[in-house]
Amino acid sequence: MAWNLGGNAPLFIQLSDIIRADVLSGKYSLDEQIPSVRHLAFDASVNPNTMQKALAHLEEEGLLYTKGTAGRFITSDPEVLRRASKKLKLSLMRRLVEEATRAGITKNEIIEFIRSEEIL
Amino acid sequence: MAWNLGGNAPLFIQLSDIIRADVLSGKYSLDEQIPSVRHLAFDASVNPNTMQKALAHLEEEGLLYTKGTAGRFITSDPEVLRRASKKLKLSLMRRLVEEATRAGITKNEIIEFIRSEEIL
DNA sequence: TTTATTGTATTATTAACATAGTACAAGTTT
DNA sequence: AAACTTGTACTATGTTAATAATACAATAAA
Repeated sequence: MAWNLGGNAPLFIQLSDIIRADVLSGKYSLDEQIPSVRHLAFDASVNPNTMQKALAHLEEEGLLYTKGTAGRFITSDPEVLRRASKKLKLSLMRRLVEEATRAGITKNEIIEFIRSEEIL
Repeated sequence: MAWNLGGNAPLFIQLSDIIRADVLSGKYSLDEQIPSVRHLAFDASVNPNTMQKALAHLEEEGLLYTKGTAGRFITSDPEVLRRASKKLKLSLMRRLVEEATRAGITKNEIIEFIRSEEIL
Protein backbone atom coordinates (compact mmCIF):
# COMPACT_ATOMS: atom_id res chain seq x y z
CA MET A 1 0.00 0.00 0.00
CA ALA A 2 1.27 3.46 -0.91
CA TRP A 3 1.15 5.53 2.27
CA ASN A 4 1.77 8.94 0.87
CA LEU A 5 1.72 10.87 4.10
CA GLY A 6 3.32 14.20 4.93
CA GLY A 7 0.34 16.46 4.24
CA ASN A 8 -0.98 19.20 6.47
CA ALA A 9 -4.03 17.42 7.81
CA PRO A 10 -3.76 15.34 11.00
CA LEU A 11 -2.22 11.92 10.45
CA PHE A 12 -5.32 9.97 11.41
CA ILE A 13 -7.31 11.96 8.85
CA GLN A 14 -4.81 11.29 6.09
CA LEU A 15 -4.81 7.61 7.00
CA SER A 16 -8.58 7.29 6.91
CA ASP A 17 -8.67 9.20 3.62
CA ILE A 18 -6.25 6.72 2.05
CA ILE A 19 -7.97 3.64 3.41
CA ARG A 20 -11.37 4.98 2.40
CA ALA A 21 -10.14 5.51 -1.14
CA ASP A 22 -8.69 2.00 -1.20
CA VAL A 23 -11.95 0.50 -0.01
CA LEU A 24 -14.06 2.46 -2.48
CA SER A 25 -11.77 1.71 -5.40
CA GLY A 26 -12.39 -1.98 -4.90
CA LYS A 27 -9.12 -2.99 -3.31
CA TYR A 28 -11.12 -5.26 -1.00
CA SER A 29 -14.21 -7.39 -1.56
CA LEU A 30 -17.45 -7.17 0.37
CA ASP A 31 -17.08 -8.68 3.84
CA GLU A 32 -13.39 -9.20 3.29
CA GLN A 33 -11.16 -8.94 6.32
CA ILE A 34 -8.64 -6.14 6.31
CA PRO A 35 -5.19 -6.28 7.94
CA SER A 36 -5.05 -5.82 11.70
CA VAL A 37 -4.51 -2.49 13.38
CA ARG A 38 -0.96 -3.45 14.22
CA HIS A 39 -0.13 -4.62 10.73
CA LEU A 40 -1.51 -1.51 9.10
CA ALA A 41 0.23 0.68 11.65
CA PHE A 42 3.55 -1.03 11.03
CA ASP A 43 3.06 -0.84 7.29
CA ALA A 44 2.37 2.88 7.45
CA SER A 45 5.15 3.50 9.98
CA VAL A 46 2.61 4.93 12.36
CA ASN A 47 1.64 4.40 15.96
CA PRO A 48 -1.08 1.75 16.45
CA ASN A 49 -3.14 4.25 18.43
CA THR A 50 -3.19 6.58 15.46
CA MET A 51 -4.22 3.83 13.05
CA GLN A 52 -6.89 2.73 15.48
CA LYS A 53 -8.28 6.24 15.47
CA ALA A 54 -8.34 6.28 11.66
CA LEU A 55 -10.18 2.96 11.47
CA ALA A 56 -12.68 3.97 14.13
CA HIS A 57 -13.35 7.00 11.98
CA LEU A 58 -14.21 4.77 9.02
CA GLU A 59 -16.46 2.61 11.18
CA GLU A 60 -18.53 5.65 12.04
CA GLU A 61 -19.05 6.08 8.31
CA GLY A 62 -20.26 2.50 8.06
CA LEU A 63 -17.51 1.39 5.70
CA LEU A 64 -15.97 -1.02 8.19
CA TYR A 65 -17.25 -3.09 11.07
CA THR A 66 -15.67 -5.12 13.83
CA LYS A 67 -16.46 -8.76 14.56
CA GLY A 68 -15.64 -9.05 18.20
CA THR A 69 -11.96 -9.81 18.38
CA ALA A 70 -11.91 -11.77 15.16
CA GLY A 71 -10.90 -8.83 13.10
CA ARG A 72 -12.18 -5.90 11.07
CA PHE A 73 -14.12 -6.28 7.85
CA ILE A 74 -15.45 -4.33 4.91
CA THR A 75 -19.16 -3.61 5.13
CA SER A 76 -21.44 -6.22 3.60
CA ASP A 77 -23.83 -3.60 2.28
CA PRO A 78 -22.93 -2.67 -1.31
CA GLU A 79 -25.28 0.30 -1.17
CA VAL A 80 -23.17 1.90 1.56
CA LEU A 81 -20.11 1.65 -0.66
CA ARG A 82 -21.94 3.06 -3.65
CA ARG A 83 -23.23 6.04 -1.72
CA ALA A 84 -19.83 6.71 -0.16
CA SER A 85 -18.16 6.47 -3.53
CA LYS A 86 -20.51 8.98 -5.09
CA LYS A 87 -20.10 11.31 -2.14
CA LEU A 88 -16.31 11.12 -2.32
CA LYS A 89 -16.25 11.87 -6.03
CA LEU A 90 -18.52 14.86 -5.64
CA SER A 91 -16.58 16.36 -2.75
CA LEU A 92 -13.30 15.81 -4.59
CA MET A 93 -14.59 17.62 -7.66
CA ARG A 94 -16.20 20.43 -5.73
CA ARG A 95 -12.99 21.06 -3.84
CA LEU A 96 -11.00 21.06 -7.05
CA VAL A 97 -13.22 23.55 -8.82
CA GLU A 98 -13.38 25.79 -5.77
CA GLU A 99 -9.63 25.87 -5.22
CA ALA A 100 -8.91 26.24 -8.91
CA THR A 101 -11.38 29.08 -9.28
CA ARG A 102 -9.84 30.94 -6.37
CA ALA A 103 -6.42 30.50 -7.97
CA GLY A 104 -7.76 31.96 -11.19
CA ILE A 105 -8.00 28.72 -13.13
CA THR A 106 -11.03 28.23 -15.36
CA LYS A 107 -12.86 24.96 -15.96
CA ASN A 108 -11.47 24.85 -19.48
CA GLU A 109 -7.96 25.28 -18.18
CA ILE A 110 -8.50 22.37 -15.81
CA ILE A 111 -9.66 20.17 -18.65
CA GLU A 112 -6.72 21.16 -20.82
CA PHE A 113 -4.35 20.53 -17.97
CA ILE A 114 -5.68 17.04 -17.41
CA ARG A 115 -5.70 16.28 -21.14
CA SER A 116 -2.10 17.38 -21.51
CA GLU A 117 0.74 15.15 -20.47
CA GLU A 118 2.04 17.89 -18.22
CA ILE A 119 0.83 15.79 -15.34
CA LEU A 120 2.75 12.61 -14.79
CA MET B 1 -12.93 38.23 1.14
CA ALA B 2 -14.42 34.75 1.38
CA TRP B 3 -12.70 33.06 4.29
CA ASN B 4 -13.84 29.51 3.80
CA LEU B 5 -12.15 27.94 6.78
CA GLY B 6 -13.05 24.80 8.66
CA GLY B 7 -10.74 22.38 6.88
CA ASN B 8 -8.40 19.88 8.45
CA ALA B 9 -5.12 21.69 7.88
CA PRO B 10 -3.83 24.12 10.52
CA LEU B 11 -5.55 27.50 10.41
CA PHE B 12 -2.44 29.45 9.48
CA ILE B 13 -1.91 27.10 6.52
CA GLN B 14 -5.49 27.56 5.31
CA LEU B 15 -5.13 31.30 5.68
CA SER B 16 -1.91 31.49 3.69
CA ASP B 17 -3.42 29.21 1.04
CA ILE B 18 -6.35 31.58 0.60
CA ILE B 19 -4.26 34.73 0.57
CA ARG B 20 -1.77 33.17 -1.83
CA ALA B 21 -4.58 32.28 -4.21
CA ASP B 22 -5.94 35.82 -3.94
CA VAL B 23 -2.56 37.33 -4.70
CA LEU B 24 -1.91 35.02 -7.63
CA SER B 25 -5.36 35.53 -9.11
CA GLY B 26 -4.65 39.25 -9.39
CA LYS B 27 -6.72 40.55 -6.52
CA TYR B 28 -3.88 42.98 -5.79
CA SER B 29 -1.52 44.92 -8.03
CA LEU B 30 2.25 44.79 -7.95
CA ASP B 31 3.62 46.68 -4.95
CA GLU B 32 0.13 47.27 -3.65
CA GLN B 33 -0.30 47.46 0.10
CA ILE B 34 -2.44 44.76 1.64
CA PRO B 35 -4.62 45.21 4.74
CA SER B 36 -2.87 45.16 8.08
CA VAL B 37 -2.45 42.05 10.18
CA ARG B 38 -5.13 43.26 12.56
CA HIS B 39 -7.61 44.05 9.81
CA LEU B 40 -7.14 40.73 8.08
CA ALA B 41 -7.36 38.89 11.38
CA PHE B 42 -10.59 40.66 12.29
CA ASP B 43 -12.02 40.03 8.84
CA ALA B 44 -11.25 36.33 9.05
CA SER B 45 -12.40 36.10 12.68
CA VAL B 46 -9.01 34.84 13.65
CA ASN B 47 -6.38 35.72 16.21
CA PRO B 48 -3.83 38.31 15.00
CA ASN B 49 -1.01 35.98 15.96
CA THR B 50 -2.38 33.32 13.65
CA MET B 51 -2.73 35.75 10.77
CA GLN B 52 0.77 37.02 11.41
CA LYS B 53 2.04 33.47 11.09
CA ALA B 54 0.22 33.02 7.80
CA LEU B 55 1.64 36.24 6.36
CA ALA B 56 5.16 35.43 7.53
CA HIS B 57 4.73 32.15 5.68
CA LEU B 58 3.97 34.01 2.45
CA GLU B 59 6.94 36.31 2.97
CA GLU B 60 9.24 33.30 3.02
CA GLU B 61 7.87 32.44 -0.40
CA GLY B 62 8.71 35.93 -1.61
CA LEU B 63 5.12 36.87 -2.41
CA LEU B 64 4.97 39.61 0.23
CA TYR B 65 7.46 41.92 1.85
CA THR B 66 7.42 44.30 4.78
CA LYS B 67 8.38 47.95 4.59
CA GLY B 68 9.48 48.70 8.10
CA THR B 69 6.37 49.64 10.02
CA ALA B 70 4.68 51.21 7.03
CA GLY B 71 2.83 48.07 6.10
CA ARG B 72 3.01 44.91 4.04
CA PHE B 73 3.09 44.84 0.25
CA ILE B 74 2.82 42.53 -2.72
CA THR B 75 6.16 41.70 -4.30
CA SER B 76 7.33 44.06 -7.04
CA ASP B 77 8.80 41.21 -9.07
CA PRO B 78 6.26 39.94 -11.62
CA GLU B 79 8.43 36.91 -12.31
CA VAL B 80 8.01 35.71 -8.74
CA LEU B 81 4.24 35.82 -9.17
CA ARG B 82 4.38 34.04 -12.49
CA ARG B 83 6.51 31.24 -11.12
CA ALA B 84 4.36 30.87 -8.01
CA SER B 85 1.23 30.80 -10.12
CA LYS B 86 2.54 28.05 -12.35
CA LYS B 87 3.72 26.08 -9.35
CA LEU B 88 0.33 26.36 -7.65
CA LYS B 89 -1.56 25.22 -10.72
CA LEU B 90 0.68 22.22 -11.19
CA SER B 91 0.49 21.12 -7.57
CA LEU B 92 -3.29 21.55 -7.59
CA MET B 93 -3.65 19.39 -10.68
CA ARG B 94 -1.21 16.77 -9.50
CA ARG B 95 -3.00 16.43 -6.20
CA LEU B 96 -6.34 16.15 -7.93
CA VAL B 97 -5.26 13.44 -10.33
CA GLU B 98 -3.52 11.51 -7.57
CA GLU B 99 -6.48 11.59 -5.20
CA ALA B 100 -8.93 10.84 -7.97
CA THR B 101 -6.89 7.93 -9.22
CA ARG B 102 -6.71 6.43 -5.78
CA ALA B 103 -10.46 6.77 -5.48
CA GLY B 104 -10.88 4.96 -8.76
CA ILE B 105 -11.75 7.97 -10.89
CA THR B 106 -10.26 8.14 -14.38
CA LYS B 107 -9.08 11.27 -16.15
CA ASN B 108 -12.04 11.03 -18.51
CA GLU B 109 -14.43 10.86 -15.59
CA ILE B 110 -12.86 13.97 -14.13
CA ILE B 111 -13.34 15.83 -17.40
CA GLU B 112 -16.94 14.70 -17.69
CA PHE B 113 -17.60 15.69 -14.12
CA ILE B 114 -16.27 19.18 -14.67
CA ARG B 115 -18.15 19.54 -17.97
CA SER B 116 -21.40 18.48 -16.38
CA GLU B 117 -23.42 20.87 -14.29
CA GLU B 118 -23.35 18.41 -11.44
CA ILE B 119 -20.93 20.75 -9.75
CA LEU B 120 -22.54 23.96 -8.61
C1' DT C 1 -4.30 -26.65 26.32
C1' DT C 2 -1.08 -23.54 25.32
C1' DT C 3 0.23 -19.81 22.33
C1' DA C 4 -0.56 -16.13 19.41
C1' DT C 5 -3.58 -12.59 17.54
C1' DT C 6 -7.58 -9.65 17.71
C1' DG C 7 -9.72 -5.03 19.09
C1' DT C 8 -9.73 -1.98 22.76
C1' DA C 9 -8.51 0.80 26.88
C1' DT C 10 -5.39 3.29 29.81
C1' DT C 11 -1.69 6.46 31.36
C1' DA C 12 2.11 9.42 30.41
C1' DT C 13 4.83 12.59 27.61
C1' DT C 14 6.01 15.69 23.93
C1' DA C 15 4.96 18.87 20.40
C1' DA C 16 2.13 21.85 17.60
C1' DC C 17 -1.71 24.95 17.28
C1' DA C 18 -4.70 28.70 18.54
C1' DT C 19 -6.26 32.18 21.55
C1' DA C 20 -5.80 36.09 24.81
C1' DG C 21 -3.48 39.79 26.54
C1' DT C 22 0.20 42.99 26.74
C1' DA C 23 4.04 45.62 25.14
C1' DC C 24 7.20 48.46 22.22
C1' DA C 25 9.73 50.90 18.55
C1' DA C 26 9.03 53.05 14.16
C1' DG C 27 6.33 55.20 11.23
C1' DT C 28 1.84 58.07 9.66
C1' DT C 29 -1.98 61.01 10.48
C1' DT C 30 -4.30 64.62 12.70
C1' DA D 1 3.23 67.70 19.38
C1' DA D 2 -0.16 64.22 20.15
C1' DA D 3 -2.69 60.32 18.69
C1' DC D 4 -2.99 56.53 15.93
C1' DT D 5 -1.31 52.61 13.06
C1' DT D 6 2.26 49.55 11.62
C1' DG D 7 4.86 45.00 12.31
C1' DT D 8 6.72 42.37 15.80
C1' DA D 9 7.70 40.08 20.26
C1' DC D 10 6.54 37.93 24.50
C1' DT D 11 4.11 35.21 28.19
C1' DA D 12 0.41 32.37 29.52
C1' DT D 13 -3.28 28.96 28.80
C1' DG D 14 -6.00 25.29 26.84
C1' DT D 15 -6.72 21.94 23.22
C1' DT D 16 -5.62 18.51 19.94
C1' DA D 17 -2.30 15.14 17.84
C1' DA D 18 0.98 11.67 18.03
C1' DT D 19 3.95 8.56 20.30
C1' DA D 20 5.31 5.09 23.80
C1' DA D 21 4.39 1.53 26.85
C1' DT D 22 1.26 -1.52 28.97
C1' DA D 23 -2.69 -4.20 29.87
C1' DC D 24 -6.78 -7.25 29.19
C1' DA D 25 -10.61 -10.15 27.52
C1' DA D 26 -12.04 -12.77 23.54
C1' DT D 27 -11.05 -15.42 19.60
C1' DA D 28 -8.07 -18.24 16.48
C1' DA D 29 -4.21 -21.22 15.69
C1' DA D 30 -0.66 -24.44 17.17
